[in-house]
Amino acid sequence: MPTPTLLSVLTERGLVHDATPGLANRLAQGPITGYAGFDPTADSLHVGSLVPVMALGWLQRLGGRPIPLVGGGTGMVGDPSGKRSERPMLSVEQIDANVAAIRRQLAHFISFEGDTGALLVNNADWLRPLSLMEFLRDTGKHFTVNYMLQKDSVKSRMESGISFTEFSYMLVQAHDFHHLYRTHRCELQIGGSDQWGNITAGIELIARREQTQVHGLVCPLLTTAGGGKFGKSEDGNVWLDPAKTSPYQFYQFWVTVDDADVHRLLKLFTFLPLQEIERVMEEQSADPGRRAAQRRLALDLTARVHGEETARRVIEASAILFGAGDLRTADRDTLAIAAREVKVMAVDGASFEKGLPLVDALIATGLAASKSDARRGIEGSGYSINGEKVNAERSLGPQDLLAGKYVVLQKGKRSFAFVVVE
RNA sequence: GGUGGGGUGGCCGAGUGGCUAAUGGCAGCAGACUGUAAAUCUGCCGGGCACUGCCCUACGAAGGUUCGAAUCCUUCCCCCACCA
Repeated sequence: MPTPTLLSVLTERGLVHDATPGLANRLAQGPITGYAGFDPTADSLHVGSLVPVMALGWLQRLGGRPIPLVGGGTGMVGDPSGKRSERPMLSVEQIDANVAAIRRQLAHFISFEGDTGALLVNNADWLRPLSLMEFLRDTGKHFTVNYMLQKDSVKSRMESGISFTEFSYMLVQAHDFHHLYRTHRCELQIGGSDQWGNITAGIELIARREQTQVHGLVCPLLTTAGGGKFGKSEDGNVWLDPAKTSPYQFYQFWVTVDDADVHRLLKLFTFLPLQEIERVMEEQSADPGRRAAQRRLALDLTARVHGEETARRVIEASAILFGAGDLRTADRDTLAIAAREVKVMAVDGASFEKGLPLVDALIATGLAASKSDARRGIEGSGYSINGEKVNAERSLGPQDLLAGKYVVLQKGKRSFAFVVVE
């Protein structure tokens, strides 16, 4: 049995949507250096951008060198593949700060140490000084417009119109690949399946300029079993940055994934051996209600991104909030643990005595967007106080306190917030 | 450049003078069922408030006609189809 190659591992994991034919042979020769691009317009990765990160992670685990590339240069251009929203132009300082933040997050998935340590590059470093004439001569010359028009990303826009800038995007990306080939002997580009056209353009460029065959691999675009977008929660993207998505919310995102998705997600987003995943799935099908698979997935990712300690904390808080026990009988310490992980509104004892309108508390804790929203929610019996449904508007007072200090507010089944009297 | 068609709420898509904050579907939120699942059924779903009601904003943009306009007129912008 030959050692597993990157391609076979990624295929088993469901991380391969397509790959260039020569890749398998090349991988049989030994480990490879590969890159994948990330958007530096935010100071954090989100779970949607994790797919190529996982692919780079496997590449490194199998002996290769990963190169995460942030698109500080291309970010200003706008890729016509997929969405066509204009990208904001960021300052150099902003991009640098974002790159540093993203690097810290990547470090949880790939190592920056050692012989095959990851190398973080920013294409702004070589794209910004690049002159137009140089670009046209070295890159533009190798492509015919006919070739470019064949690409789906362009073809699909021929009717509705495409700017020259976006039309040129694939050449810029090809230029990146070539640059990384020259400077780091990078022979593989990994991306989302919408990147196929751009990746093959780069392969084409390198073939012409270097007479060398390099390779491409694209991952599937993630959707939920229901066909929805993956990685979005109620409040938008699920970020890795704890300031944007709290570790508790992050954990909850994974623990609530559909049964239909969880097997696929375990393979996609953990480095657990397949054997182990199968074992978890057996447990899951034996008693789906216990959500063993979701818990495993959530634990693995939360611990990886936020650390073991934090993971333990949010699991404990989740157990308190969603456990079988009645919150009303919980002791002060237990409530304090849960209160640390969810949105809290602090009030002083004196003003609480006078009564705190529920509606105001819901707004302050983010459980409602406005008074109207809060009232609509109350009418639809969407809120609970200390686990008991609220049927009409009212004020909170000392009689609502648990352990003399807390009021647990709840929207629906899974959104919690606390009022803490100090 | 010519002719014809079109731009409606997060998306799709009805509506051609008042009963229209605008049918319907999707997405979203909530309720029932359950397992913090799926499916199903039910309610909400432009926004705000002093909420049996009131006030803003809205049908590409700006003006106009009218007691009253998403609906009619004028100009402008954008898209699509066919022709050149």
